[in-house]
Amino acid sequence: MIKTSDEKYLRAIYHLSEDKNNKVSLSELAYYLDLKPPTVLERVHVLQSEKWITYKKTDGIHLTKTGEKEALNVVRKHRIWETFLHKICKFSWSEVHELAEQLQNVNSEKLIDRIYDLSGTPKFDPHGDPIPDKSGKLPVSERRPLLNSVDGCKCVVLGVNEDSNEFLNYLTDLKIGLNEKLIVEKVFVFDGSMKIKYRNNESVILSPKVAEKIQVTCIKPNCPCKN
Amino acid sequence: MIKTSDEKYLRAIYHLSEDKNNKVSLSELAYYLDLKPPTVLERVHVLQSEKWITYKKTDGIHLTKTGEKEALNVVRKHRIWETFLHKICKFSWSEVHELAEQLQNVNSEKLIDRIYDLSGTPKFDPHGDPIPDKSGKLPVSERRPLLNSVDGCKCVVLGVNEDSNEFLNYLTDLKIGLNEKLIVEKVFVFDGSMKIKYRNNESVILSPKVAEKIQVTCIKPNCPCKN
DNA sequence: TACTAAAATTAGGTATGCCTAACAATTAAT
DNA sequence: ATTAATTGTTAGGCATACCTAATTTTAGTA
Repeated sequence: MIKTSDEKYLRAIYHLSEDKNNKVSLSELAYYLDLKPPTVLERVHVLQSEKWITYKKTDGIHLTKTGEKEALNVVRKHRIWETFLHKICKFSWSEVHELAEQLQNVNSEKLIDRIYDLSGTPKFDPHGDPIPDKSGKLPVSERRPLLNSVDGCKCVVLGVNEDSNEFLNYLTDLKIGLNEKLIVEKVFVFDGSMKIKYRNNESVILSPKVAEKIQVTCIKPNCPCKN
Repeated sequence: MIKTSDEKYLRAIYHLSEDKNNKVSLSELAYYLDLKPPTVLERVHVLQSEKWITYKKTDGIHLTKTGEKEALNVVRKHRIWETFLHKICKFSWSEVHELAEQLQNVNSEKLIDRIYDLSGTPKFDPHGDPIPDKSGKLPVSERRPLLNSVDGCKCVVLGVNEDSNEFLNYLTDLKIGLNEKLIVEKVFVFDGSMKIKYRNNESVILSPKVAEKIQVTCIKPNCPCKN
């Protein structure tokens, strides 16, 4: 059985190796976890001795098969809590993450199952990220960055690529949330910023930096947007 | 602000001083928390220095005003989680306690509020114990031990006086649960045991020891049962 | 290649939360 | 009132999860 205190390590390693396919360094991990390298090194040795990860200075940190499965299970718990908090408890998008962090430590598969059912057995969490099933399989979606839209595209927000409070609060202010329908009125070619229409004909101009981080999927079939 | 790790102490002290009105000894507390006296002594010193409790060898442990308020808040959190787990997540009566123990550590008043609303703003938890309001006030109920019933009394189960798994499982086996309606067919005077009719005319004989620990309230007005 | 910057490691330290064993004080029982 | 049992206290230790400072290793660059 895995220790609660190991779970955040596995989740962190999972996320880091997802992004930068595979090579996770000690200091990266330390930075991500907001801990100092010696602390992390110590734990990494333990995790290695427990066969959750492999680690060689030159090669970085990798999840083993077992480790990845365990990590996916933690990810599952985390995302189910996030979904529950957002959909059922009506927490805003930006409040959800920190709370889920705490709740994910609660140790009861049965509870997760119930919470999952209560939330309507979703395939994606409120950020639009896929929820692994119990065996660790991830559902696939058609998500792509809003940035890749063409003029006139009608799409729906599936999630975001960044978790910082600054970003999430910005979206909350604009009232761009999960499942929000957006119409791309115009893409300005010179810098890629775009005018978006949404809600009751409100509109806003989003910078390419923002548009890159909003994940959407087209509503109309055969929409010509790039993936 | 109180530390999570202190909360279980305050809740324990609250429960112990509730039962035995007031004098809580070190070893009692240690036993209750399943810790050794030196461990508890250490923490008691800290809690005292933080003004949550007073402690003198001769006088035992007492909650201060602030301590009691904090304890009631922990009790509130705990009972709200228990209610949620039972009513909404369909956990059995006996599973609820341990999980609530873990969940009560999650630090978000807002979450408690939401969970409370989801559970239907109950005044009593699934054991029938009162849920303090935010200011620490306890609702009152007419609960009394089943043992005090007279022949023919029709009553409803509000809760129990004991938390041991043995006891809770026993009740679960009998299918005597919260809100179960019971008819007291006959009280046997020689030892106080009683024949109970419930559900679809099932009946069972309960020992006085058990009947003492089941908390009920009469359904018919002006029922002559003792309180 | 030699040098420097970055990353990893080692050594040693702190706080927390628990423990056992030994001793002291209090309470209860003969 | 003395003894025995219970309760409380002290001292010292262990594991965990962090830290800083100093050193070594690796990797990138002039």
